[in-house]
Amino acid sequence: MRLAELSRTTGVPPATIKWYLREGLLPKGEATARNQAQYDDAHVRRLRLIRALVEIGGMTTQEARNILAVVDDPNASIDQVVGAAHGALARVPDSDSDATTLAQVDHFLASRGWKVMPGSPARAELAGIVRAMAQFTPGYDHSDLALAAGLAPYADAVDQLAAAEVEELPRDVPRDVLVEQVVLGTVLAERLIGSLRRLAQESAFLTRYVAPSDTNR
Amino acid sequence: MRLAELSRTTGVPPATIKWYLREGLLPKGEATARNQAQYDDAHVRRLRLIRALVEIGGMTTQEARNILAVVDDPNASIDQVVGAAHGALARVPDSDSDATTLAQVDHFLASRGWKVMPGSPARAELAGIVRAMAQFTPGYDHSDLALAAGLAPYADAVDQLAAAEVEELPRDVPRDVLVEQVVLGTVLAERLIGSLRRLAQESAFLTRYVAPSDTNR
DNA sequence: TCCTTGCGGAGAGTAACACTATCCACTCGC
DNA sequence: GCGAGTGGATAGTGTTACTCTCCGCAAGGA
Repeated sequence: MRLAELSRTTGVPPATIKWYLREGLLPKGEATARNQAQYDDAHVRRLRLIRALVEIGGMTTQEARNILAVVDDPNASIDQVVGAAHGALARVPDSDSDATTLAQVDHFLASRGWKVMPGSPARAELAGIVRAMAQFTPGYDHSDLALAAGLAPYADAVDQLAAAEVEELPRDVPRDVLVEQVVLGTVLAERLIGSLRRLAQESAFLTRYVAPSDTNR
Repeated sequence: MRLAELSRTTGVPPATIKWYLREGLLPKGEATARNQAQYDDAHVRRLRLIRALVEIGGMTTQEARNILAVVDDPNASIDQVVGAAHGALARVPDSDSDATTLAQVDHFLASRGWKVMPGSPARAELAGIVRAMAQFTPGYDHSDLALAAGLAPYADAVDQLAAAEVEELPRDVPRDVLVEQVVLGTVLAERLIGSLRRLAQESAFLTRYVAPSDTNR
C-alpha cells in the first residue's frame, strides 16, 4: 500500500499524512526505492488511532505524540499508558491551585478510598473545577462535608464504571492490542460519557420544561 | 470599581479584559467620563463565567459568546440555554457521519426512551464516537443489540445523574441566576465527571496492576 | 527508449485563535 | 499643574495544525 492508498482508506489527506510522518506520529513506511514506500495495516490502525485522539479526544498533536511514545515503548507498563492518556485529557489550571481546595480534594479522595498519586493531573484539574464552582456559590462554607455531599452522586456513578472497565480488560492478549484498547477506553469513553449525558439531559429538559403534561401528568 | 480593580479581583490581566470588552463577551462598564468607567459585581460574575467556560469548559471565545448571547436574552427559554451549552460542548465530526451509524444511534436512543431532537449536536457526536470505536473492533457486527449492550452501563449511569440534576433545579429563583446555574451545571459538571472518572480509574489500575496482593489477595 | 503520471520528502506559507503590546488623548488626585 | 493612571483603538505575537509548492526520481505504457 502506498501513501495515496493509505489516504484513501482512512480519509486523511495525503499532505496531512506526510506531516504526521515528519512529526513522528506515524512511523515511516518500508522504503522500496528512494521515493517509494510501502505501508501496511499497522499504519492504517495507527492513523485511525491518531485521528481518534485528535478529533474525538480533542488532543493536540503534541499530546498525541506523548501517548504514542508510551504506547510504542515495550517496557512501559499499563499504568504508564493510562498515565499518559490521563495527562493529555486533563486541563490543569495554569496557576498553582490554592492549598485549601487541594487539601479538600485530597480529603474527599481519601474518604472515597481512592488511591491517587500526588502528581495526578486529574487531581489538580478537580481542584480547579471545585474552586470555580465555589466562586459561584456565595454561601459555600468550604467544609469537607459540603464538598463530599456535592460530589457524591458523580463519584458513585463513576466509581462503578471505572471498576467495571478495569475488571473487564482481557488478560490473555498481546501487549500492543491491550495498550491500544486501554488508550481508546480511556479517551473515547470520556467523550462517550459526555455526549450520553448531554443526550440524557436534553431529554430530561424536554420532558420537564416543554411538555411535562403530555407524558405523565 | 475600575478596570484595574476588576482585574485584581478576578486575576484576569487588564489587556485581556479590554479584549473581552471589545469582543462583546463582557458588557461595557458605566461610563463616568470619556476615559473612565465603573464596573460592578455583575461584571465580576460575568468575567468568572467567561473564564470557567474557556479554561475549564475548553471553549473558544466564539462558543462562549454564543452561550452568553442566549444567557443575556430575556426571552430565551431554559431549553435554548441548554442547547447553546450543548452546542459548544459537542465535537461534531466534520464529515457527514454515515447513515448506518446514525440510524443505529437513533435506535439506541429510542430504546432508552430518550427524546432527542434530530439536530442535536450530541447525537452527531455520539455517532462519530461509535463509528470510531467500531473501526477498532474487527468483528463488530453493526447490530443494534451489540451497540445497546456496549453503551448500556454508561447510559444507565448518566441517566440517573441527568434526571437528578434537572429535578433539583430551583424553581423560585430569578431567571438570570437559574440560567447561570444551568450553564455551569452543564459545562463544569461534564469536566467534573471526566476528572472524577480518571481518578477512579487511576485508583482501580493501581489496585489491580501494581499491588493487588497488598489489599485483597 | 521516451514520456507522462505519480511518488516521497522538504520547506515555506497560511488561517484561525487568543491574547499582548503600544500608542494616545484624557482625567483624577494630590 | 502635573504625573500616574484610564479607557479605547490598532497592530503585533506566538502557537497550532495543517496545506501548498517544488523537486528529483520511479514506474509503466507507447
